[in-house]
Amino acid sequence: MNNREIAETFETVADMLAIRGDQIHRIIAYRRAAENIRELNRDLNAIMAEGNLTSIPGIGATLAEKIEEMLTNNRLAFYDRLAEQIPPKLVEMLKVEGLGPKRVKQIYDSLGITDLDQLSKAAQEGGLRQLPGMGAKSEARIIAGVEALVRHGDSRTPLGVAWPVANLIVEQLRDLAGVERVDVAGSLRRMRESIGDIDILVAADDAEPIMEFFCAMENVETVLGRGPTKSSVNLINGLQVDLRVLPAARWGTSLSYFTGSKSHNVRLRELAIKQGLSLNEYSFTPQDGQADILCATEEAVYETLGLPYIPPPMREDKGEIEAALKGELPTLVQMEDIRSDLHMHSTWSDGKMTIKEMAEAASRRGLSHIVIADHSASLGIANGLTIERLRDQAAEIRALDREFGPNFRILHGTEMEIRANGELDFPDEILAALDFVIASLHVGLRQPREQIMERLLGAVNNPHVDMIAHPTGRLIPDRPGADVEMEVLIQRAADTGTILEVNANPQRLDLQAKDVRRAIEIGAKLAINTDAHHADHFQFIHFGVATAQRGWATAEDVVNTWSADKLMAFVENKS
DNA sequence: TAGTAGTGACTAACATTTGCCCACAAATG
Repeated sequence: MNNREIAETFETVADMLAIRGDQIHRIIAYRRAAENIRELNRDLNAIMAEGNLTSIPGIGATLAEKIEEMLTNNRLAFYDRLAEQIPPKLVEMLKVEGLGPKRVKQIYDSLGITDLDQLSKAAQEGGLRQLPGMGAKSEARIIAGVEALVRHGDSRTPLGVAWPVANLIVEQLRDLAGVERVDVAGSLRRMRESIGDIDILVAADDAEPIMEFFCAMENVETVLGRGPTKSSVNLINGLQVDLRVLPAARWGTSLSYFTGSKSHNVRLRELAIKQGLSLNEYSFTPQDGQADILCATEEAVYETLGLPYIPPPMREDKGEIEAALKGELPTLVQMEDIRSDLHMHSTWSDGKMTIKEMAEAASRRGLSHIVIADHSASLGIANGLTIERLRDQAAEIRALDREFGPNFRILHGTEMEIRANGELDFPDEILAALDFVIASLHVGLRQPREQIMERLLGAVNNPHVDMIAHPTGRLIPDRPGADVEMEVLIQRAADTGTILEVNANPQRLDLQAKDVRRAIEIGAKLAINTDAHHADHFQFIHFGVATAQRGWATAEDVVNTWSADKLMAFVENKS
């Protein structure tokens, strides 16, 4: 079994334990283990070989033994035993909106129902209302819940899809009378690569008309709930949107609460308790009966806890609280720090605009230099450049560069194919003439790990290759990406001075945040690029910056914050 | 179950809203 399968097994075990009614801490332990394994940059086999499994956070002797069992036997006896009591299919039922572990257990124990089909049928026949606490309305909810699950699945929505939907709603709410502030919260504000639902927070004294408008928006399919401060709806496209309305004087505590993450919130509330305060979305409440402390800003919330402000992309309880307590929070790279885009295409290959049009658009956005990096010959589908066309392109770029003057530089690069057999598309003497050489994988992504790594490391080890673009080649949510041994790639990139890209296209976000963080720890340099095929794509940059921020990147870590001269000096140094 | 303290025992995840049935489960971050 691989890392992903082992994490999934632990996750299922946690769900099964929850249905069985086990102690909450045991369940949490399995969930934590699953999450930490998902975040791992290394293969569990390698860690086991070093005898270091318990060095993974949340893995103690017991779980280490279970991981070892799965790695060697491809199965887990504990899981099999548990499955005799709690059929693993029951876990599917937890995904039905309105069903939790207690109800699932009750339905299984009393009716013997083990899957969604039986559940839906029993609900339709009125067989669930005999259970205590269940009635006709619960049955209807369950029928709708199963239907929604079958129709839309339980998949999360890519950031790039949710972002415009959320902003459209925000714009509409902003125009309503009595609305003082509107903001996106939740995982969307933290800029996770995929989101479960859209959370929107409104500051207003009178919530009622806002709820009224929200639940009646034209793209609302069903209203899941509507109360005085909180409403939830499902949109026609299957996305769930939650709205909370609170007074502006409580904006800081409510935005902090609604932004999360859940585990970050729990940590904040624990810190509050240690200081004799109870923290909720409305205020801090001193336990000794003194007056509530209201926070109009998030800064005030963190200040009350004795912490510096923690930016939303970091709020995942991945060490940011500890760093804040020690005063060691990094200063994250910001949009304003970005001076260049080192990966874009033109009509020379599969881009939709000419080099000049791309350059003009980039210049208008305030960039100081760009790299034109069209595809190379073997990517025929993208009209990749032969050596001859590359030379012709060089002439055009040099002329345009002169035309734009000293304040905006157009550098000549390539996005060179790393072929399936590991060969590079251009020989060294051609690469030597280019300003910036990008190498990337587009074909043979399903090769075994050894082959993928041989190809990637071959490129990294070439002294002319300056950057690896979208290192895994994943596409969210369709394609998982190549089986890259990230630890090895990052280490070699750091050793050779090869830049790793954080591709800002929301379908890619590759490197992903956890790999960004590891790259920074190891000391590899990063570039945030849009991979634009049209000037409209330049706006993707903020997704890339957010991903870098989620990986704790500072301006120092990101070469796009450098001048063209500093960048050129850096790549010339590679050997 | 992990982590810690210390070799067997203890502690550890907060605080709320809503729906639906009549006290609680589920869902939200």
